[in-house]
Amino acid sequence: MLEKTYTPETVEDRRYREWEEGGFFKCGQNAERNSSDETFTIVIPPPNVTGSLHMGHALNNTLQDIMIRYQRMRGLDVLWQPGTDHAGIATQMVVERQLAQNGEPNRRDMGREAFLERVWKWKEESGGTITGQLRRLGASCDWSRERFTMDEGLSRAVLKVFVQLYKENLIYRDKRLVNWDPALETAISDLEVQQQEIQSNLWYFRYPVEGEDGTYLTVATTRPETMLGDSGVAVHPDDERYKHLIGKHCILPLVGRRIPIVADAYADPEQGSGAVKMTPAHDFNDFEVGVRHNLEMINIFTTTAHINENAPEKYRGMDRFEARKAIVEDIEALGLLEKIDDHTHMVPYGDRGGVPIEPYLTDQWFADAKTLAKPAIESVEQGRTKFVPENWTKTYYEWMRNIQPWCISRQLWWGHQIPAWYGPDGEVFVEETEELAYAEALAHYKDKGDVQSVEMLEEGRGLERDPDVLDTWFSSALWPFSTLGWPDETPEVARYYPTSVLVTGFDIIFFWVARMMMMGLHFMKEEPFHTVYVHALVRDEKGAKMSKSKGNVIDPLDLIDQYGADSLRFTLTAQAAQGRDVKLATSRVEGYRNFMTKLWNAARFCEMNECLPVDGFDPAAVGQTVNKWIVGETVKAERAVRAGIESYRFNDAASSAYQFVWNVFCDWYLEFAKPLLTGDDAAAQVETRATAAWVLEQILKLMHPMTPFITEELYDHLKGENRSKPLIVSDWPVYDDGLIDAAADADMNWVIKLISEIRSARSEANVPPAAKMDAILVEGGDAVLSRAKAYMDLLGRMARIDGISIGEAPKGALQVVVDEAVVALPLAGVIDLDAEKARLEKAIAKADGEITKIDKKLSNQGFLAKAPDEVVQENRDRLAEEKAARDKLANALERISAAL
RNA sequence: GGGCGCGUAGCUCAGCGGGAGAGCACUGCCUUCACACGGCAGGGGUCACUGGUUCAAUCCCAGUCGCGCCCA
Repeated sequence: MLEKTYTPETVEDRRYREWEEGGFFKCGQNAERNSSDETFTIVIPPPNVTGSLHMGHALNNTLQDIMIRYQRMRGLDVLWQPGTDHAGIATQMVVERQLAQNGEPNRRDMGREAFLERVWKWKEESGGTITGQLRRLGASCDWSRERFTMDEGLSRAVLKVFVQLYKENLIYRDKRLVNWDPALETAISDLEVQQQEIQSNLWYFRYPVEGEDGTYLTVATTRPETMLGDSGVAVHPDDERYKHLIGKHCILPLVGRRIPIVADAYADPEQGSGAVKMTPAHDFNDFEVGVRHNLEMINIFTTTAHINENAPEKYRGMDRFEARKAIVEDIEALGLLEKIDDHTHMVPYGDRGGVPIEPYLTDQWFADAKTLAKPAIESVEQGRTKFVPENWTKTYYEWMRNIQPWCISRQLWWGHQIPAWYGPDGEVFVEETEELAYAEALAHYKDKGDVQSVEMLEEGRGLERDPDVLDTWFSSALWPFSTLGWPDETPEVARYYPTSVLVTGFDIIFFWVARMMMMGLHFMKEEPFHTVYVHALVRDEKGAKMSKSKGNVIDPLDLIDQYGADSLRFTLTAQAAQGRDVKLATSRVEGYRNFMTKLWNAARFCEMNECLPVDGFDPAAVGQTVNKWIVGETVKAERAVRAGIESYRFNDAASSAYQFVWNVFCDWYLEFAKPLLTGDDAAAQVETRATAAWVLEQILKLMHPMTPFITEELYDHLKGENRSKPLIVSDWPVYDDGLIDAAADADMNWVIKLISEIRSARSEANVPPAAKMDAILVEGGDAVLSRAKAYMDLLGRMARIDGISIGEAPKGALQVVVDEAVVALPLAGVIDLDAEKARLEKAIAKADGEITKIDKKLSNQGFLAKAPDEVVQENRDRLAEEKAARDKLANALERISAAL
């Protein structure tokens, strides 16, 4: 016997273990059921190995799991490929912090090799907590295939890709400005840079013009310290104020350098003074101007953003903010500070290091993203990969068409070390192994006749590997095929690539989608996925982004503890409407927890009434109208849920299931079934038990992808001893359209309407709920009478009437109108006549309103001429109905008034 | 500045050319033999505003106002 409420904590771990240990998550296990040899594959967007489950993951993985479970039940060979990425910066930071806390030697003191050992140790002990958390969510990933971007196989894929792209000239080394994080001392991606609005100042400095005593050019800057690296001043070519100075020079104060005044449209006459100091080595825009005008690139910072030896001695060693202060003071002392304005502007911050990033001129490795992006753009243009919702294609195009060279090197230790070796003269050799690089180098220097280098190499010296590692996203870009075993020609690559759909939040379209598209197309010659489903962000209930600093983070694991994984999953699913963010309120989760309890109790009711599945039960063969009706409703519900899942309208799937379970099955069918289940008609009882069990079983199937735990638990109870296989691998139902019986529908809808009307009238007229009476059919005649008599059990139980016969409405009776029928309930003395009169008047007013509206429509010639026939007919029918109802209500009102 | 999106019941949101919906909250009644995490009934909306297209607009188009987010 089921308990009164569902307790997720006693079910979830146990069920999950059964699934996983039973091998039901494994790809290929479904193959014998699968006649069409169709596969369905999703690669998980690999979470960060240092990460833990947040709401975004919960939504993302719930939706993936719904598709995976649905397709698995449909009998497809399903692969949900899980794993994590090595998160270069984040992981290195975690371990460094740990070392500091333990008072152990820092990274540099312990050396690269020892440090990497520590990182691996950390990974084995504490990495990947998120995979355990995904299990708690119910994610049915094939854990036997779990991968990590630093795995041997995936690392091999990285090496191969790097070397091949290098040899195809799609990877190259270059000295360019990159986003430099001075806290972490590494280049970072422009996607890892967050712009923050900062209230600061605009400083106006006067730069003396060479050879013209007393003439100054005023420049405005937000970063005074960079003036130490100035190598020019730009003015707009059409700016009348400065035209005469173009071609002349300024003498850079404090430094004494002679710097040219150049004309460039980049200088905006409206901004600041209209003249802009140029620091090409420390600003992206200045860099461009510098290239155009051949300005010197003077790097004034160390890797930690302290002033270096390229600046006057006084400032060397100062940190950038100290230097700013000193320079402003010194400029002022020279009388060259014109003014300081308040100024709010955007300052780039590194999202990991948390300090402002520096545009910094260094040697880095770059991928030719522009070339790689071309086919990736075409794939979407030509519809081979499509975005859902479709409008994300715009974002994708926007970014891909303006893509910049991708800086792929990082000055870190944790990651895939770049397979490039430098010879004694700095010549670079890129190969998958040191041996190959060595051979290549030897051949090169022999060929060149460089005896000294050949000698060094032969002694095992002179070849040094590039110390840098690759951007984590370089390896994640290969994820859809590297996880399947590529570069080996594995059966998995052949079978599961390309994957079916990628599920992701829009915030990582650039990180994920774009890069996987580029790499997938280049190396596999085929898109990595046909569909990209972009879901929303999860926000707090007020719509603010969840963040630790705001303190509005809701931990999905807390919600799972409190309400169960299914409640959380269903909440997220029900709110996953396309194109709108999910605003999560716990009251919502609580509401869906109540829904889980409702389902539980429906099953409990079935259990108590011995509703057990009957082998060979044929839903087409039921005889009772209520059973015919619920079978048809089940078919409709399956259609709605299926359509929702298949069209990525998960909220529709959830609400269809919700409505069917609660508002159809529980509210009506189970109530209708009660007299049959407890009555003396043995045949009807047997049929109803079987039907109820069948419908419940269908419900468990339809809901399983969304709420796997409770459905599996109930399925187990329902099946009892005869259970052959668990719900997770049961067959998704396929129904015959013929199961929808129009006559049964019409009858049951009429019964529902009549019961609702009677209940409503009784309630509004303050009839005591317990009062029962005979009903009198005032209008409607024999046809209605026999229909009502056929369902007397239901009417009796749910509308509380004893019987029905044709007659006159007694004085002061309650009267309800349903279609052609007027039913009177003789309750003189019990009912509140004024309330009843008011009720009828209200109903008449409502009908009048409708009649006026429809009348207006039907008297419009344009409508009659141009609207589709069925719409016109529908309105005519409705008008007739409303008029008939209005007349009946008016009669009823007259009778009540007479009784007053 | 460019792009995307949103303004529908007190709150959170579906619906998106032909009868205004859900959940929560609220009110009244009901401890009825599945469920009070429940049942029954009910109140509550010029679908932001202004124009346009259409026989018909919450829905399509344009503009206005307000609010988000992304990119510069």
